[in-house]
Amino acid sequence: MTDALRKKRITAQDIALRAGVSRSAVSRAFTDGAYIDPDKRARVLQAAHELGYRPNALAAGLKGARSNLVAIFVGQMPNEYDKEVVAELVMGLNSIGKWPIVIGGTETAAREAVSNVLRYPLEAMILRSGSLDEDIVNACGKLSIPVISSGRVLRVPGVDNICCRNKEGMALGTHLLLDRGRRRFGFIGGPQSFASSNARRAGLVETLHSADLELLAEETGRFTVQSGYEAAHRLVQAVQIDALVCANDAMAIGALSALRERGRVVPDDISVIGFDDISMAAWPAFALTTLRNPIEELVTAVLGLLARRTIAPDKPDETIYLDANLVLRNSH
Amino acid sequence: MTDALRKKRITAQDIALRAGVSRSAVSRAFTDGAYIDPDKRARVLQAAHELGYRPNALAAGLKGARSNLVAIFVGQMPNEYDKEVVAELVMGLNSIGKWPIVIGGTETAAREAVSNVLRYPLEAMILRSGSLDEDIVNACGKLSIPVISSGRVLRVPGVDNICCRNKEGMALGTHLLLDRGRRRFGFIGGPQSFASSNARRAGLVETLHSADLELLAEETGRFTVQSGYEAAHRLVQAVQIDALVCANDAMAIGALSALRERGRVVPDDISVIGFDDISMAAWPAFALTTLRNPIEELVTAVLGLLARRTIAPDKPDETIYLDANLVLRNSH
DNA sequence: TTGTACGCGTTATCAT
DNA sequence: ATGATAACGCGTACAA
Repeated sequence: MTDALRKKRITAQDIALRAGVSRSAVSRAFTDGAYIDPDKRARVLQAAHELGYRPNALAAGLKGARSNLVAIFVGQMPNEYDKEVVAELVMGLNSIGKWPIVIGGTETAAREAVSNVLRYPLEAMILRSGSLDEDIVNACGKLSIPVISSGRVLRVPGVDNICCRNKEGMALGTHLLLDRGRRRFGFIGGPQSFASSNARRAGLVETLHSADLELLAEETGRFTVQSGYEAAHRLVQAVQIDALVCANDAMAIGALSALRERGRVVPDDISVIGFDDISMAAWPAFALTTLRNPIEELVTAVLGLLARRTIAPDKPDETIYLDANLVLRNSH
Repeated sequence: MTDALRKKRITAQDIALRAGVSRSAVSRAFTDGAYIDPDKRARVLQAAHELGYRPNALAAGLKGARSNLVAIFVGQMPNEYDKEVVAELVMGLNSIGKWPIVIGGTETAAREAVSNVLRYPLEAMILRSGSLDEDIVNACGKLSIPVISSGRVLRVPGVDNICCRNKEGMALGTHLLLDRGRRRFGFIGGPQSFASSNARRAGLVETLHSADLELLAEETGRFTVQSGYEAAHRLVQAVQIDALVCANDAMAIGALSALRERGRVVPDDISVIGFDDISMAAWPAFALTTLRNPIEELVTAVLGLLARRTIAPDKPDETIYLDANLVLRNSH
């Protein structure tokens, strides 16, 4: 009924008719390196152009060709860094002719979404998420869909990983503050369940220990600006510190506002550093010194893994580690 | 060769074998309301679960079912607002079982990407962009793919539009500043080619005229924080103003920093308003008074248009206008 | 170089 | 309620 109304898509058959050739010829006209008379190919392409025809990728995919479909699972895209990562991933995948299907949303909604998107013969599932990872990996495993996890290392056979050297990065930042003469450190972390936050904290604490120092105070936020703002207020109220290390930039940005409200001058009275180097960290209002969680390298790594996994579906898992570099601005 | 290595996906045939039923029965087990013995359905679903089978959406799509694939074209996702819109669109589409294929990138890359993605039988193309719109609309028209343009009204037959009442919104903001006693207005706009910037400027200028006032100075930015920062520096240097109206929040945020550097106190000395209400506008560092360019309503409208267009592919075009509401914070 | 014929995995139709 | 069979649109092996 509705299908009767919907205009049917132009098919190769229509073009064949129009151009006065066989249907195979139409297919060949669209296949690079196929044996076909150049004139005939031109006629076909002309007809195709007039009717607005393009080969139906679904039908082609059925036969066994690449589907070129890749899913990106991002949970709720809660923080700015994830949004930036997704944007770059999308553009990177586009540039190599892959089509990213983006999936986000709340836990329950996303669970069903993932289950349903697996009806498509995906070439890969790119994970940028948290709690649902296990279920997704299992389901993808059964369907032989390669999984690439970014930002969190999943020790599952067949899963490739890309991860930032969080601990080493934060150690770098801590050394910077120590060199500058800071001795009284506070930390604002993310939820305990996030491995990245724990690793960053470890980088801080271990570096402090090696300098015979202890962390004087810490608070937990939710990786958001608001939570960093609140945590910083609580933290500064409790203890006198001269260095505030945050598990990500968003919380550091919130902390900057809290410190300002309390009359603490950054960087004269107190140093603040974050992690990620989101675009807002460079805004004039913040000029946040931070550790760059390199998005371009992340995307390059994902594309590389995708390519290698495509060539050799049964290749051993890889885990790629990315260096976090110090970005010096005006908050340290 | 590589195809030989790739494990084949489980098919309905495999499940039929395993469950000892016909292939048709497998299909029916996955079709709501199909005539099938409940026990048999249970057996089939059990077998499917064990083998990790799900119906292949490509094959189903071939037969004429909905593809559930929707493309979102976003250009380069340059500003924060667009990123937020895309994130919400993605989640909205997910929630109704649609799969958004996101396309971004530079002009030339995107042109080819769009052309290629049209090989898929898309249910709709959602535009969030600028310059390529015409080409895309033409190509989609030939393929009978509905186009929904958001943020920019395309007067093309068959294209549905959703647009914010930019002029009226900015008039609202201008009235607020007039009521507060501001009389010396400056404006930072976006590139001339953006209709939204022009409409917002018109809302400002016309409201000023109705109060027998003129715009004292204006500068052009690129909708970015940095460009707003620079524009504000230039503008404030040139003319003494007590109200700075910006075509979007990002530029307003940049302007806030410039004003601070010049010792102008917001909102005591000078008022600043933006447009969009991006999430950063609410950050404690800015507390920007602005006009909300309503994303939730935008998404709802897109989903509604999509649904109506699906039911009636030949329905008349619609153009939906969304109100921009004033969000009062501390910069006015 | 060309056309014919087959298969991809599914759903819809048709008898049964 | 069920199973066989015919599409769906494409790429390609094969025969010409």
